[in-house]
This record gives sequence, C-alpha cells and structure tokens, in this order.
Amino acid sequence: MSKQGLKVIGQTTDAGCCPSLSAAPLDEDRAADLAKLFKALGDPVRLRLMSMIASRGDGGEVCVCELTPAFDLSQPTISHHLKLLRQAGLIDCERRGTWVYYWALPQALDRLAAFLTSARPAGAEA
Amino acid sequence: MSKQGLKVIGQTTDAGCCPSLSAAPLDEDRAADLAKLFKALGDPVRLRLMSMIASRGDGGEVCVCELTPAFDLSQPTISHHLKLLRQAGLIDCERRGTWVYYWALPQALDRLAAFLTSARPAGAEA
DNA sequence: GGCTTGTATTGACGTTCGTTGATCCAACCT
DNA sequence: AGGTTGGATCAACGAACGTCAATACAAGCC
Repeated sequence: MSKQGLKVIGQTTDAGCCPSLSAAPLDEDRAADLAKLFKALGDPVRLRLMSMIASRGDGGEVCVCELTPAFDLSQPTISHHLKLLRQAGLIDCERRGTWVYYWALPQALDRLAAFLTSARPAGAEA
Repeated sequence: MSKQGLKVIGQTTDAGCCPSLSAAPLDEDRAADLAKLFKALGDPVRLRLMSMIASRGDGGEVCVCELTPAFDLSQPTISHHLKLLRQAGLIDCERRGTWVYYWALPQALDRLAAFLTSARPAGAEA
C-alpha cells in the first residue's frame, strides 16, 4: 500500500454488459484475515503437519519428536513450519519437560469451513 | 527435490516419549494436491475474486469487467490472479463476444471443505 | 480497411517464501 | 559442574510470488 493512486472506482462502469454489480460478498478485511489461514495451509508440509496434529481428537496433542522424523526435511524447517501454523492461529503448543507438544485450535478450521460453505452457490441443491 | 539424501526415517525413534506413532493421516500426494488449492486461496485478492465469482449461484457467471474495477490493482494483475485460480481448478471461463465470463467449479471447494471437516477432531461434539 | 475497447501475455522489478547449517536455549542426567 | 538431547532461533541462499508498464490479441464498430 504505497505507490498508486486509488480513486477510479466510483463509476458505474456499465458500458453494456454490467447490470450494476452488487457489492463484493467478502470485504477486504475479512478477505485478508481468511487469506492468512488459507496461506498457512497452502504448503504441503504444513498441511501434513496440520493433518497429523488435528487428527488427534479434541484434547489430543502431538510431540514434535513424532512430527519431525515423518518428513525428509531438516529439524529447523519443521520448527519453522510449526511456527507459521501457530502464528496463523491454527495450532498452539506447550513445553512439558524436555518435549514440546502441539495441539489444534478447531475454531480456525471452523472459520475456513464456514467460509467455504457460505461461498458455495445456493443452486447446487436448490 | 534435489539435494538431500533421504534414508533416515526407518527408525522407531521411541526414545521415551513416542508410543510408536501411527501413519500420517494425509499422504504426500494428497497433501500436495490439496495444498495447491489452499495456496490459490491464500491471497486476499484471489480470495475476494473467488468469493465474488462463487456467490453467483450455480450456473452464475461474472464478467471480468465487473471484477477488475472492484480492486485498486492494474488490469494485468487481476487477469493474472484469475489465471491462477483457473489453473488451480477453482474456476473456469469462456469468452463470449468481447467479454470473458468466469464461473466457479464447486467440486474444488467441496474437496477443501471435506478435508477441513475430516481433519477436525472427533471430540468436539462427542 | 482502421479505430476503439476488453482481456491476456510478456518482461522486469522488489518482496516474500522454503530450506539449510550453525548456533543457542531449556531440561534432563550423571 | 559438565555432558547430552529436544527444540527454537539466526543468517543466508535460491526460488517463487505479486505487481506493474508495455505490448499483443480478440472482437466489435466506423
């Protein structure tokens, strides 16, 4: 957000094809918010990590020592991806003794699922 | 996929915390496939575009001339994002006369929603 | 034909991302 | 205290991404 003037949106732009479109169904703020969640899951490694963590029931936890050897990646890389998932609000962690345990935050997944179903057209079953 | 030997995963690694983890609930291939979809939606502009397109009922279409002026971005940028959404299999388009119309492919959204609900822990409501 | 409008493509730029080796910190164990 | 192990952080690299101006293509209109 820096180098472009923005003031050209006020027109109707109905040159012949557009019967005056309604407002966008997803405002910029919500889009930016949801996009962060989608982006966090937009990497195969993070998606597998999320799947491994979330598939452990509600109060289920996964030790990092179980996650790291499941990938052909270095330990810092896995740690980095876990950090991104945590910053996105998809998981949280706690250190217990020597090991660190991660668990899923289901409300983040719920927000994504809610958007996907709401974005679905209503004509599919009506 | 190029510069690392991978042959160190065969161990049990149960040093004291891991009661022999089960297999990952999402294999690499499916993870890579789904990650492409998530990644395509991991940009606020593309997410808004997808929302604007998908909110048009089942057979609904949106003209590009309606999408472009809704953003403070250049026309090539919008065209580029639409191309990425199309390559991800989320939308498709057709040229009709002078204008190009886009519509959503609901099955892609369904796959994402199915994954999100399947990845959700079963203890939330049981 | 030429002109105009809508859309896609190209080439380039700065930024962000994914990965790694090296290093650091925390906790356990003698 | 020293040594070892699990995990996070740092610094750096190449690759991919988002954006734009310029250009090319497609279709209608004069």
